[in-house]
Amino acid sequence: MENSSHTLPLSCLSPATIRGPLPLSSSPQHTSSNGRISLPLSPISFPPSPASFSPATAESVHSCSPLSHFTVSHCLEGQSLADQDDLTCLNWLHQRGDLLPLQPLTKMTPLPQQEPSVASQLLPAASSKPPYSFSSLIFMAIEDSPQKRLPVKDIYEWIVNNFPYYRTATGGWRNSVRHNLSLSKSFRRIQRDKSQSVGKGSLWCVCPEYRPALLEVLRKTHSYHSNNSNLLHKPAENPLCLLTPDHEELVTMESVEYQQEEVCEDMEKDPLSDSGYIELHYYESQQFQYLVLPDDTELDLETVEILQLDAEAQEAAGSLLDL
DNA sequence: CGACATGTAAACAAGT
DNA sequence: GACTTGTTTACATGTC
Repeated sequence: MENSSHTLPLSCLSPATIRGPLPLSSSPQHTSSNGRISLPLSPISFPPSPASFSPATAESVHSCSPLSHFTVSHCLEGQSLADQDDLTCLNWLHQRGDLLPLQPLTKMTPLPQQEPSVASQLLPAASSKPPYSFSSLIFMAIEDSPQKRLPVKDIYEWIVNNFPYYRTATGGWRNSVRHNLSLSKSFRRIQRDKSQSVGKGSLWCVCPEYRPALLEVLRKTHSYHSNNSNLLHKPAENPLCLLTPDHEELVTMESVEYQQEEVCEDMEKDPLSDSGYIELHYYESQQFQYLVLPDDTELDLETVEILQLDAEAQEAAGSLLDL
């Protein structure tokens, strides 16, 4: 088969953008002959499976609210490019699994589909308390909603669905969520549309002016736990780490023969290219995964850093796994 | 050491 | 009346 299944186009919208050199660290970096920049990126955490895709999710991405949104349209074996465009788009929560404590995964490991409840039963490790503050959890929940607003009940539900710890935690955390919503300036209460109102209570949204701060907290938490967690154990030592609460978003990546110029030939076909989206690609070469972005890429710092953190953490995990 | 952020518990009111 | 939602207060803990 062609290697399109390993050339995963990403789309990235970043109204708040930076120009110029990307803040790449010591990771191997390539600049191809066509002027595109590439940085190492492990595919471990994405793309998500079609099952995790919903039109509402795509809508949320295409009607992006301010700040960095990171969307992923993934190529799957046997799918046409047109299919890809209609496939999974996740916003910057692209890697919700990555917002969870990073879990090491063996490269190219097929991941079984399991109901979250089953996964949580199998995963005492995943049931440890998440490192994220309630503000971050609420932020993620709201950001992951199609309308960028949620009732308290749905915030609970999102947290429970994404963080198994809270499935079994006592009810006090709900109080904390409500306490946080009320107390934090980051969140704003919106009256429901009475005509369409189903259920009680208000909707909650993120105040745009506090989004950067919330994102920064999230990034720092993510960074800290990427670098300091005990997650870099071999799977053999910790088989449970093969699954994450969002493991269904993970895909198998087989090794491929890299053909350098093939990776970007479809860039112009990106239907989003005229709407502020930047198409990214990554490819696999030797032991590295490379994210390929156009030379004139406008990419906000948070997104780049998150990508880098993922790459570095997963690279480290991968190197340990190779031992 | 103090300020601040965060987590938790509790009380209470209002709405469903 | 039971439950949920939202607000507020109080206190403990950890970080800067």
